[in-house]
Parts: sequence; structure tokens; C-alpha cells
Amino acid sequence: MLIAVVPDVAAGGARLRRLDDSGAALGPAWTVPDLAAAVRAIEPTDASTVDGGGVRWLWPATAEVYTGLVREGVRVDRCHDLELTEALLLGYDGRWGEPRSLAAGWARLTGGRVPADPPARQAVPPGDGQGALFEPAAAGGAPAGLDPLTALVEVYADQQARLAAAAAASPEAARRLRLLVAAESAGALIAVEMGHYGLPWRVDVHRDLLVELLGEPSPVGGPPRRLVELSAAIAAAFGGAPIHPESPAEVLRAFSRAGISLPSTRAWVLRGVDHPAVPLLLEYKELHRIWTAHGWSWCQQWVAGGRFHPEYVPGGVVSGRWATRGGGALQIPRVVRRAVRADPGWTFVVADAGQLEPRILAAVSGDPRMSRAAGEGDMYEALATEAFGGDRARAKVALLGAMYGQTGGQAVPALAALRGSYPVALSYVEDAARTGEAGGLVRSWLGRTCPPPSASWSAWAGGGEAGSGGEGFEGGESSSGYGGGRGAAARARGRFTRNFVIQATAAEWAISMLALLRGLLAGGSAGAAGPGGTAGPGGGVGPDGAGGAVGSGGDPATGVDRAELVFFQHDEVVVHCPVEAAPVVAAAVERAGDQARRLLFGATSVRFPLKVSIVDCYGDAK
DNA sequence: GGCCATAGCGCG
DNA sequence: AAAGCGCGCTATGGCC
Repeated sequence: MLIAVVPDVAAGGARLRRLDDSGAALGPAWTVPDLAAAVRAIEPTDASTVDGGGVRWLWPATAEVYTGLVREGVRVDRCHDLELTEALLLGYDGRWGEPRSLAAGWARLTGGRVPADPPARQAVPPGDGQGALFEPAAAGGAPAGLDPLTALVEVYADQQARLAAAAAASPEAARRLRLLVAAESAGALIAVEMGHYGLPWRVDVHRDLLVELLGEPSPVGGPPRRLVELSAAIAAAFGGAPIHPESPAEVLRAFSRAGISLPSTRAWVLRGVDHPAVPLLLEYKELHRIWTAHGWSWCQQWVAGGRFHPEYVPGGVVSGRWATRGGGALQIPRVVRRAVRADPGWTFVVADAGQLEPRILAAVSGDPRMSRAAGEGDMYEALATEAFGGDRARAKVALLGAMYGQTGGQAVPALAALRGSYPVALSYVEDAARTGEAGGLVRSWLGRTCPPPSASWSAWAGGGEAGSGGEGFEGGESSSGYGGGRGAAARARGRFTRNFVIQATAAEWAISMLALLRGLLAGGSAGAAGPGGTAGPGGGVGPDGAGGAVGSGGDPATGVDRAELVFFQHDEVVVHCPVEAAPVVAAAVERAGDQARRLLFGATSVRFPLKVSIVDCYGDAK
């Protein structure tokens, strides 16, 4: 059963209506003055009591509604995020990029003018704007006379109809698409909760670290001592004239005066240059980066109350990876992670899926030999033994080159070896690349569709519509002065689609794992009810009511139910939990990974082992 | 003053 | 000739 919810800003509460899974109303709408209280009364507190028939909350956008609920201490097990689903379905129909808001969906349904989505909000540092129960409505100016609850219900019903139509065409494709919708929605819940918890961050440790690396900060706001010293040393190495090492143009001129002509000041270029300024410049770049991107002002802006609060954006990347707004949460330099410390009596369970993308390639392609290799703990080693004369480094280069579309360097002969032993896997990525070069679309395993080439690309590459074919790309290549020619543009597109099928599927496995983990932890027993996971997917991942947490009657004394998912970075998750709960949490992570594998790929010999460490300091993980 | 493109580097 | 994929963020530098 679903309950549709729209915020009722005027009344300060919300309007709700019960629906069946198809979107048909099960009763009249009603209004509540306090949504948090209403949800608390409806949502089962112990998810383990839910046996497949739990409530799923339907709302326009999770961030809009759930943020306020979480702030009130309310959690829900499952939801259906209308906007994220709309974006997936539009993409599936080749209508990538059309507005996804409730108002837009309603307009498409009723023949009205489709409003553009509002521009993404600016990142909000912690402490600002924390009071409101609801985020500002994402709907791009709801048209007058629109009843949002009616629109929500109707658009949801339409989405279910579109999924049913997909099922008529291909039951398996629809099964996967439903799974994707469920996982995406579960991810949205997790993103809100994660942003709410924040990543435990010790400001004192961070400041000590900064002084250790950068020297004392300038009392007047300029660069810290170590950067000033390095600037002087770099100037001296170039003959004495003052220089701003952070200015590429100045550095290039300085090298030029020294008789060295460089294409750029990139670190890897500098490493090949024999000049006394080079090591100083490399050190300067590294430290300057930390100072500007994760220095004192970053700490001041983004850390509050001992927590770093980024805003996670599920589906913010075309491949389905999450993005973040504010604070650069997905780019925290490893050295800075030393400031991430567990609370007293608590610890971190850090888990990352090693070699995820090559394992995904094995699974989606179904290449039997590669799948067997991906059943091993070290897939590169297994490949090396089987096809690269034991040369692990070469096996790794070959595999990465295949997934990224590398065409030069040492990858070329290695790729040939890969093709000889794993032709099915190679065909998979090469088919995707060919489709992209021809202007076509590719999909992930669960059915996320890549964006089409830009209109200018299509005009440039062949003059045809996207997907209409790829003839004639090579013509006139040498006549172009831009970007290496039409062939180059087509190949770039091919590299994108080649990688998309892998990266997007990896994101699907990762978010499914995360959602299953959430369900296991919420169940309290972390899914300890039997080996191999006898229960269905928990945490709202399973489509059509197959969800519900696993396990029956955990031991609350372990504190597993107090565990918090506090960080997620593509293939890595950090759980903050009481020390005594860590072993159970660690086991739950492994289980979640395995359940995600079976949910996506069924019977496959591919494994997705998680490297789990239990540490008090994130910097100590791995 | 603000806007925008580019360079560069952090992460996966 | 030869460019491996996806991002966010900060700085510079040219522009109005």
C-alpha cells in the first residue's frame, strides 16, 4: 500500500491519500496538521514486523518532504520518489532531459504547458536555513488551480502504467526497471539521512593537521607559512623574480625563460622535467590544493557541531552516481580523512567494493571465463594467471583500457591479449562504443539510459538525428580545425557510452547494496536470520512489496539499530556505530553486497567482495 | 563589480 | 599526432 503525501504549506501540515500499488485511491484524501506525527503513527517502528505489505510513501521529491521528517526524528522504510522515477522513465523512452517535476509530469499528462525544472539550488552550509519543515517546493511554479495531491496520484498512476507497458514488451526489462526505481528511491531516503547525520569531523584534529602540513595560518588571511616559503624557494630556483606558483601562465613563462618549453603545468608533465623548481612546484600544488579546498575556511564553512554536512544528490551524475552540493564531499583528500574520527564509544565500519567496475563488466557481459576470474578475491591476479603470463599489472592496464576506451600506449598489445581470452566481455564494451559512435543510446543493466549526444554533436558528426545511424563520420576529418575532427568527436562519444554501461551498472549495484544494508541495520539484527539471506531484499529495494527488513527479533543490546550510514562515495560506504555493534555491522555489509549481487545478476559466478575495516579514524581505513 | 571559460587537481 | 571514463571545486584571466 502507498500513502501519497504533499506538503500543505499554508496549513503547515500535509495532505495524504491511501493508494494501491497501481495508484488507485483506497479512500478519501485527508489533511494532517503535523506530518511528522502522522508518519510516526503510521510507519511501523520495527520494520521486521513488516512482511512484504508495508507502507510505501509516495511524494514528489524526497529531499522536499523527508528532510523535515528526519529532522523531527522520523524514519520511513520505503518510498517512491516521483521526480527521480520520472527522470528514469523519460530517459528510458529516449526523452532524456525533459523536465521531471510533478508540475511537468502533470502538464504532460493533461496537455498543459510543461514548465522547465527550476535551477539547482545553491549548496546550503550547515546552520543556514535549518528551520523549515519542508524544503522549498521543487515544482517549477505550480500552475494555479493545480491540486498537487491529485497531480501526484495521477502522475504516479501514469508511471505505473508506463512500467506495465514496459513489462508487456519485456518482463525482464521491466523487472529491472522496477528494481532501479526502487533502488533510486531508497537511495534518496539514505541521502537525506546521511546529510542529516553528517560525517563525524574533529575540527581540532583538522586544524592540527593543517598546521602540520601548511605551517601556521597567516594572521592577515594570506597563504600559510609553508606556502610562502615554497613560493620564495620556487622564485629562487627560477633566478629570483617573484612568482605566483598557482598561476599556470606565470609558471610556463618562468620555464620558458629557463629555456624549457612545456605544453602545460600539469603535475605529470612537470614530473618529466629536470629542473630544481619542479619538486618544489609539485609540493606547492599539493599543499595549495589542501589550503584552498580543505583548509581553515572550508572547516569553518562546512563543519558544524562536530559533523561535516554535505548535501547528497542521488542521480546527480548521468551514470546514476550520486553527486554532492557543497563542501566537495566526494573529493576529500586522503590525508585530510585523518580528521574523521568516531565518537567516544563508537567506531567506523568502512567498506569498499574492490575492483567493482571490472567485476561489473564480467557480470553484464556474461563472459564465462572472465566471470570465473571475477569469482576470485583478486580478479586482476586471476586474469594475469590465465591470460597474461602472471603479469598482474598488465592485466589491470588491459582491463581498465577496455572499459575506458584507451587506444594508445601500453594498453594496445594488452588489449589484444584480453580480446583473445575474453572475447565476450570485449564485444560487450565494443558494441556499446560502436553504438555511441553512431549517435545511439545505451542502457545500464537495470535500464538507466545514457543521455543523447548534444544537438551540436549530431549536426557536427553526421547531420542526422541521434540514433539514426553513423555513416559518414570519417568524411572530412582532416579538414577540421576543431577537436581533432568528426572522427574524434564520434570516438569521444564512443568512449562515453562504452564506459557508461559499466559505470552506471556499478552505481546500481552500489546503491542496491547500500539500500539493502540500510534495511538490515534497521531490522536490528542486521539480517542474522539464517545463512545466505533467506529473506527478500530489505530496505525498500525490492519492487512491489517484496521488501521489508530481514531477520526476526534482533538483539538491541548490540546497538546495531543505532548504526548510522554517514558517508558514501561511489563504491565505498562508512557506517558510524557503537563499538560493540561493529562486528555485526561488518557482517551485514558483506551480506548486503551478496544480496545486491543476486538481486541484479541472479546466478553468476562473479563476486563483489567488500574490503571491510573497523577503525576509529577514517584515515586508517584500507 | 559580475560572468564565463579554462586549467588544474582532488576523488571514484 | 593522439586525446581512458565520470564528477566538484578553486584559481586565473579575459570579458563586459
